[in-house]
Amino acid sequence: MSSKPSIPKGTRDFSTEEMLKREYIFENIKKVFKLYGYQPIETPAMENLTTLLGKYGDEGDKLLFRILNSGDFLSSLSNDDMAILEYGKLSSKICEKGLRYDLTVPFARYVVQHRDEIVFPFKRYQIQPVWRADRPQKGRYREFFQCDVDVIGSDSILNELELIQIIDQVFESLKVGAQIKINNRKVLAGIAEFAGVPERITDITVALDKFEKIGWDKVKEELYGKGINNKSIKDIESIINVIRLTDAEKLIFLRRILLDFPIGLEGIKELEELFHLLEKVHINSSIVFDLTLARGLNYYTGAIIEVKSTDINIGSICGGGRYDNLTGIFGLPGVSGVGVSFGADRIYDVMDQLNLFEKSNSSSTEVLLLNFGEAETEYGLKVLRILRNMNIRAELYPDQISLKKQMSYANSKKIPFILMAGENEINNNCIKVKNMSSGEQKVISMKELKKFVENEIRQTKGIDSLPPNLKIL
RNA sequence: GUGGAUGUAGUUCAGUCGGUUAGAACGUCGGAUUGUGGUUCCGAAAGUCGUGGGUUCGAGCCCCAUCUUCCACCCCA
Repeated sequence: MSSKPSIPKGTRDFSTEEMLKREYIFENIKKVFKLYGYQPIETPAMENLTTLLGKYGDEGDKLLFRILNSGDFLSSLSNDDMAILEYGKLSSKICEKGLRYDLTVPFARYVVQHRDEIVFPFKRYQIQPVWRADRPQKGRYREFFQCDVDVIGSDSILNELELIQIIDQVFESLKVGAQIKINNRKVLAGIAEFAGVPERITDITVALDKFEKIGWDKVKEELYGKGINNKSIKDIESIINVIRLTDAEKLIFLRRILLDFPIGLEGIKELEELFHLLEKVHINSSIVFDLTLARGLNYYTGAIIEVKSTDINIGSICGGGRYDNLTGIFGLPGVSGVGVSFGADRIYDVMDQLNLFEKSNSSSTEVLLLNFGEAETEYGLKVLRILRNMNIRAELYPDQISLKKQMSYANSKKIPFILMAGENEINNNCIKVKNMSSGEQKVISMKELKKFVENEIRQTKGIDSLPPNLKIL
């Protein structure tokens, strides 16, 4: 007896219903990306490990899936190498490749590699799976899809504005309530300088990031535990107290506090400009300037953005920021980029829990033609062609079995209409139609079929699904 | 990576103190109805109790290991 087949921890199969819902999400996101002039690219699932290592911090390096070299991966090892018991060192000897951890770093690599073909500013979107060797939890998978949208080769804050508009429009089109949090790494750097410990910015931001969750006292403990002195902690506290103020007041306050710290001031300037621009456009989502927003990825240098669902607590559903020197690591300095990444799997979970999918699963068959046997099939195929030419999703039941079973197939697939063409109908050049939700059925002539489609089937479809270039025979 | 919970028909769950043949609902399949689904009625199939060891006369239940899922850290979409 063989054991049941299974898939690796943290990975999932997607059923047909799930895929329809997932595609709905991807389609909506893509539509918005294109609307703002972004174009798609794809990169390989695996990258050279040298491309990936060191880009996500120590923690990130641990979470990289490494791919064992093909063939006899031990043959190139010396006896000294064999004695290495530290996994990091050994794995770098026997693994040259790894699965990508996100889409931003491969994108930076892509930009550097194809710099001569690219027109800057380069606006690209990319929707592909990424892998992390994390311990799975709810809303946390080892394989999941990111939908990245980035613009590289432009310093303008207009790009930040555009990304926020995109975020807003994506979540509006999906009917997901979203709160957009904004901060700026330069402001955080300014705060670290103000506290007299500029080199501790990472520790400070990581601790501050937990402020909302664990409160100031615990954050203080963590800072203290990291070896940050009391005076610095006091300084940080004096700034963090501004969270009670409005966004505008926060900026005024910080501008005064950070007066002697050029980096911080620059961050304030960028935020002011962004908020000024945001006033000129219409945004549905709530936007907050959140001083405690840090984001772990250490390549961010300017704006940082994170989006949370206002209804379901599942961590961030979208996040990103500006990175000034990501391509520099690959040999192309001085190119700034900014982008965000939508977490399709978490957005799915949110929408699923809120039952936001009902309206969207209209992608399955709309008309089932019942199978009456070989003699009737020829007639049936003609009917199908007419329907499909009218852009109606139609199928013929492939086997000649009892009508009862064919209809219950339609029922379980939620097919709204059934057509029957048996001997009687064929002899009179007509067809019987049945509405599966009302149970109502009638015989119509073939000529009336077109009208039936227009009047009844179309009505059950949303306006959106009407094809732009409807071709009617 | 650290700590904790969980696993019983396809699904959601019962299963007493360790004691004979592990149950229910829903779903699935067949029939009532050979040109009519969704409702109704009748019937059936379905499980190596996650997996592998151990304790015991006897294990779904106790012990160990392992895997899965979930939760809290860490970190993150």
